[in-house]
Amino acid sequence: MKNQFNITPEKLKGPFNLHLTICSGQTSQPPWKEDNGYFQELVLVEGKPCLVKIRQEDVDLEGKLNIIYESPEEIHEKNIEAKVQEIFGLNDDLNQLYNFLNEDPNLAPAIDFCQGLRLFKAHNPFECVISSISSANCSIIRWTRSIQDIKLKWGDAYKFSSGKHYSFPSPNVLGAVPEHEMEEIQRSEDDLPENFVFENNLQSCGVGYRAKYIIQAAKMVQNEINLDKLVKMKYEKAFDSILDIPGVGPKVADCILLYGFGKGEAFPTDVWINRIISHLYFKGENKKPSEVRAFGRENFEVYAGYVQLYLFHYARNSGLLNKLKV
DNA sequence: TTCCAGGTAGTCG
DNA sequence: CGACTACCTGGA
Repeated sequence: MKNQFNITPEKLKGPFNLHLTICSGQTSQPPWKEDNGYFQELVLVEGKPCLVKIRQEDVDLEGKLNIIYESPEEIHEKNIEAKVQEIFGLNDDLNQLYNFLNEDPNLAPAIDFCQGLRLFKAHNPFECVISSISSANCSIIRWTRSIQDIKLKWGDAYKFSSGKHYSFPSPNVLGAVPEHEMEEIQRSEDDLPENFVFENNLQSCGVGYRAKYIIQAAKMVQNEINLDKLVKMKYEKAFDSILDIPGVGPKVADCILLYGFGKGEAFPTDVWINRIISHLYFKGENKKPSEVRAFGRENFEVYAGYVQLYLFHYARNSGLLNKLKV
């Protein structure tokens, strides 16, 4: 089946900038691939593979969204629309957010730099767990490449009119993958050609020492951690339980809760947010990440996730970030 | 070529 | 608990 629908701007509360939302480097998933004016990604809807292509007519935020979808199976269009709304934060009330930001002189300047920027939620919570672990102590460009690589090597391939697309592997598949080249060689048959290249192992995806965390995390999600239950848990309880996953500390946990489970009160505190908050609210006095996280949660409450997103984007584009480099 | 960024885990007091 | 360091890789 292949069809399309539109979402008009009147349906949204406040502005929306599709390009900005996808390309602002948020830590939930790699940006969707751009092709022919559309951003596209293979997404599961009703548990069925669905290629979703989305485009915003006119970049001035007034244009409607056009969504084309394609699937080998029958899917209710309503569910595809709901998925798109969820992924791009289209149900978030940005007018309300801007009212909140305007009350704080430190936050108000961010609005102009971030018009229409929304939280880019993960379409696959397990992928979000793994990409958040991969992102720790790592550049955006590197973990993004790693996630693409993992999909290519172990995801399921689906053919569409525009070509092949790969899903993110399930926890049981990823949990059974060789950690590094050594393990792959040990597991392989011994009648391989002399020059055989061993690259079906996690470390060959550029994840470095995080490979063992990723495999253990996959096994935990398969056996003892129920992601569906996490969504329904209160923020604090969910935070504590995912800290048990190897490779997940406070920052990664907050990324998972914010982007993977829609907990808007999470305040992921990386070095940049730490510096920005220290600069804006503590006269540059170097605060500890745990203090900054607590400060963000107390002061920004349900908007904490958005404040983090807006502050980082604002700092990067206003030149503040460069000033804060040591 | 070496140096460095970037969160977490592990160790030591 | 706090302070400190090793970890892997790619880019400067």
